[in-house]
Amino acid sequence: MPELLEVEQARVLIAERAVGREIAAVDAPDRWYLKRGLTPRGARTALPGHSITDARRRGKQLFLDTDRAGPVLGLHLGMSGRVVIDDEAAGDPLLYASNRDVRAWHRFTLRFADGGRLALRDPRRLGAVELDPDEDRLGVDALELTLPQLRAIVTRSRAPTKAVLMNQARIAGLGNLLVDEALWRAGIAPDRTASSLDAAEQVALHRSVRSTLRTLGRRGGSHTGDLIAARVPGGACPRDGTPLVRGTVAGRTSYWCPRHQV
DNA sequence: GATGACCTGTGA
DNA sequence: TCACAGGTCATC
Repeated sequence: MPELLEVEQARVLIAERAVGREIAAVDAPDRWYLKRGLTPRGARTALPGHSITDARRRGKQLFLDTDRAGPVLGLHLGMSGRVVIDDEAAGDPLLYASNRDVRAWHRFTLRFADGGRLALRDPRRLGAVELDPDEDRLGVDALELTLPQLRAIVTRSRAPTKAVLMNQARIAGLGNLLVDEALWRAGIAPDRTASSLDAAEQVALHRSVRSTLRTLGRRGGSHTGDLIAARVPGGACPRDGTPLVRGTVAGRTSYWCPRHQV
């Protein structure tokens, strides 16, 4: 699923509905889903008895703080993950992923002392759960990205601009759809070498990242961009009607306008 | 850095 | 049956 906007929706849901509740038990039926040495037994040992005190996010990574010196619970939604609290999901509908609620897709569940629960539902199992994640492996959150930061990042990379924007160690939170939308808004082709952007293009890109996050956030998610409807083979640029180009950049399917994105 | 691997569901 | 999917990681 989920790029920054959907993860933020999940964070808000957790903040509103799970913070302050005490964890009574943990269901971790999928050992493969637990990362960095975490085991089902380890999760059952570390979490029950603690209450959730805060829900934080950096890029696409969620951090749930717990009280009384409990661990930080790291949740990642992968490609198809959703946070479900008391059977209510955040961030729907999800494109390219099933929105059905199948109990077998609940890869990790916190059962609260009050009888409710928080589950991570993930058909494709590409998400992850870990304890005390390293928060510094991620770069600046895309919502906080300043122009000087963006300038420094693009200047020293000869990778395609799209690859730089998607590199979570540099800028955290942007995924395939948001990046295509931001590049389209900025008039920059995804395969442009990042270091080749001039000062005006750097400004345009910074603005477009901000406007993309703000606008699509208001509309309800990464799938609400102007480019999304045209994101099909044979689609036309919503701005000038030019047939879009479809290609692979930075290993991901990309769409862009060959006329106004240069 | 580009590529393939990871895993599973959906729709043509 | 095949191609494809809003992510990340190891490997060449």
